[in-house]
Amino acid sequence: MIKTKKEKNNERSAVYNLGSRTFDCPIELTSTAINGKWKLLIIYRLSLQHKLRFSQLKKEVKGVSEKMLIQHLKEMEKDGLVDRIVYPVVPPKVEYGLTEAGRSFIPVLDMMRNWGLSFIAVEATT
Amino acid sequence: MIKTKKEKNNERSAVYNLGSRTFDCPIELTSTAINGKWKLLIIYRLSLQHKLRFSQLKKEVKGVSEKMLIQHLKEMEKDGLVDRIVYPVVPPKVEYGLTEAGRSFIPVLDMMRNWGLSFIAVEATT
DNA sequence: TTCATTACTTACCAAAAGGTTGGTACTTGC
DNA sequence: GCAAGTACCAACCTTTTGGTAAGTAATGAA
Repeated sequence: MIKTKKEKNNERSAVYNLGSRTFDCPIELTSTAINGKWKLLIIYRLSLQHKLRFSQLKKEVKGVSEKMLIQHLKEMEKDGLVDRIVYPVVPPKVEYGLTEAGRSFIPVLDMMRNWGLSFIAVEATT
Repeated sequence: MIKTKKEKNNERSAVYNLGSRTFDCPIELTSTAINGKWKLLIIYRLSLQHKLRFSQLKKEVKGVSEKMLIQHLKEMEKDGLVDRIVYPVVPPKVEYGLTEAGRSFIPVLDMMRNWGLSFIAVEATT
C-alpha cells in the first residue's frame, strides 16, 4: 500500500516505538537502535553464543571498554533487544542474551555481514 | 605485506576494503559505511529515484543541512557507493546515483526498514 | 546594475560519543 | 590482613559529529 503524502482524509501516519522512543520512519528506528560503535558486534556475539557473561562479552568484543560495553548493553536493554539476568552470588554473575526482538535482528545483521564480506580484498599470492 | 603473529601456519586473516579503508571484520566495514546521521536515508532516496540532483536530495532527506548532505555524499562517493555526475552548465547541475556496490546495499536496507516496520505502534481507535 | 539560481565552501560553535583512570561491594583463598 | 575476582559507577577529558550562518562562482534575467 502506497501512502501518499499529506493524507487527505482520516489516514494517520504510522509511528514506530523502540523502548520509550518514537519514530516516524522505520529506517530511523533501526538506525538509532544499532547506533553505537559496538552494538552490532555485541548483537553478533550474542547471536553466536546465546548467553554471555559481562566479562566474556568484554573478551569477545575486542577493543571495547567496560564503560562503553555497559552503556550499550543498558541502551539495548531499554530498547528491548537485550536481556539481563542477574545471579545473586558472590562474586557477581550477570548474563546477557538477546530478546525475541533482538533475535529478530539476526537475519538483518547476517545480511549486513554478508554485504561487508563482498568487499574482501584480493591478496596477491606472493 | 604485513602479517601479525596470530597466524601460525599459512592461515591468513581476510581483510575487507571500503574505499581506502581496511577492516578486519565485515560487520565493522558495513557499520562504518553507513555511519552518519543521514546516510541510510540518502541511500533510501537514491534507491527510490535512481538519480537525484543535490537540491532534490536536500528536499527528500528532510531536515538535512547542506553541509551534512555534501559531507555524506562525498564520503559515500569515496567509499564507492555513490556516483556523482556533473553537467557543465550554469547554474550548476549535479546528479547523484547509486553505484553497483551502492545498489547491492538496497536489499540490506530493505531488511533494516522491514525490521523497523515491525515496531509499529498500536494505536487506540478512539 | 542588481538579483536569482545552483552547488557547494568556510568558519565557528555546541553537543554527543567515546576513552582513561580510579573507585566500590562482597566474598573466598592464602 | 591482603590480594583476587566480578560487575559495575563516577569524573574527567578528547575526539567526533552535526548544526548555523555566511560567502563564492558563473551566467542570464529584470
